[in-house]
Amino acid sequence: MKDKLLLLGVLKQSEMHGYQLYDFIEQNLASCTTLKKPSAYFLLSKMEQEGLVQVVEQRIGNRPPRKVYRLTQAGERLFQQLLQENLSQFTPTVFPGDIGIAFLDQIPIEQGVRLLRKRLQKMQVHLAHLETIPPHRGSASLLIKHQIQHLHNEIQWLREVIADLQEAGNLPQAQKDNEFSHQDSSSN
Amino acid sequence: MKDKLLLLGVLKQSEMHGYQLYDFIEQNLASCTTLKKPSAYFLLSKMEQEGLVQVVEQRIGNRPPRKVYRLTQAGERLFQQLLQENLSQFTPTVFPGDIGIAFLDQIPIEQGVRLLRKRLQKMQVHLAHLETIPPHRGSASLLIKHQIQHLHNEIQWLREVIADLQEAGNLPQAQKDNEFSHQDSSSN
DNA sequence: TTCTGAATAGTCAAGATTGAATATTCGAAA
DNA sequence: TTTCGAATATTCAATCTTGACTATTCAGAA
Repeated sequence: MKDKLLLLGVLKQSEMHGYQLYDFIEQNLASCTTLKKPSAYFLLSKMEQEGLVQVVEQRIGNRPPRKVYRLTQAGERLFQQLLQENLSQFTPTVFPGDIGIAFLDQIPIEQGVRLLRKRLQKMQVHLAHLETIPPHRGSASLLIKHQIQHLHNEIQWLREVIADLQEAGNLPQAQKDNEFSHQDSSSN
Repeated sequence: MKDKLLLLGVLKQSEMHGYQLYDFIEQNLASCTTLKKPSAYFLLSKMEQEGLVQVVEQRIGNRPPRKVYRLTQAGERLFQQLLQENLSQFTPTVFPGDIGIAFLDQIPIEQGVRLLRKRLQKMQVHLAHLETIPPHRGSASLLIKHQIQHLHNEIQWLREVIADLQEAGNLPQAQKDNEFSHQDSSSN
C-alpha cells in the first residue's frame, strides 16, 4: 500500500507519464522505497482499473504516444487517507545487515572484524556522499537529514560492535564457538 | 538472498523442520527480516532442489511425519560465502515512514502535528517494550541493542520534525501550500 | 468419551515483483 | 546518410510472496 501512496502523492503534485514518475521517485524518494520500474507500471495500471488515476494518451511531436497519468477525485481521497495512516503509524525498521551480525560467532573473530571494517568504510563513504547534497527546499531536506542522522548512528553502533568483538578476541581463553558472550556488569 | 543466509544460518546451528524454523526466526530474528511462513517453506524446497539442504522424513510417536532439514556441505559453503558478503556489504536503510513526511505539505500543519504525535507515541511504547527484554547471551543482545539505539535516534528525529513543523505553523504569513520551506540561514 | 481450543505443520491459488528484453527517438560522429 | 550509443517508455515471463485455508495432534473440560 505504501507505494500506492507514493505514486498518488507524486501524481498529485503534477501529472506525469510512467517513466517520468519512476525517474522522479528514483531521484528524489529512493530513501523511502525501492519501487522498481515494472512495479510502478503494474501499480499504475491497477490504479487505473480502480479509478484512482485517469490515463490520457498524449503525443508530443512525432514521439510515440505516452500514457499520462492524472489523479482522479477518488485518487485524491485515497491519497489523503493513506497519508494520514502513514503519518500516524509506526513500523519497526528491519535491518537485513543484522543477519550477518547474528551469525558472527560462526567465523573467526579477526575475519569478522575485517569484514565489518569493510562495511564501516562503505558507510563512511556513503555518509560523505550524503553530506555533499545541497539542502533542498521543503520536506525533501527532512528526508536527507534523516538519512544523515541515521547513518551517523549506524556508524557509531558498528564501531561498538567491532570494539566488542575485538575485546572478546583479546581474552585468550574459552572461545571455541561462543566467542562473545560479553555482558557488561554495569547497570541492572 | 538474505533470507537464504538466514535459513542456512539457523539450520547450521541445529537441524529443524519447517515450522520450528519459521517459529525460531519469528521469535528471535524478526528485526532482520519479515520472512513469512509460506516463503520459508518455498525457500526450503528450493534449497533442497539446489542441494543446499537435505530433507529427512522423521516420525516421532504417532505424529504425522515431518520434514527435517539439515545443512549439506554445499549449504555450509554457501552459508560462509553469503555470511561474508552480508558482513562486508552496506545497504542504505529504507524508511517507508518517510513517504508521509515527504508529503507533509499536503495537509494542514496542526493535523500533521497531531498525526506525527500519534506515531511518536507508538514509538515510545515500542521502545519501552524493547527495554523490558532481558539481555540475551551472544550476538542476539547486539541486535536488541541495535534496535534500541536506533529507536532512540528515530524518536529524537521525529521530535525535531514536529518542532520544525510547529515553528512553521507559528509564522503567521505566506503558507498556503509550501508550509515549511524553513531553511536555516546558517551554512552556505 | 466427546468436544473444544490451542499448538503444530504445511499447502495453495492469487497476486506482486523483477531481471531482462523490446521498441522507438534523438543527437552527433563518421 | 548511415550508424551507434544514450535516453525514453514499456512489457513479459519467471520467480517470489502471502492471506487464507487445511489437517492433525494434544490437553483438558464437560
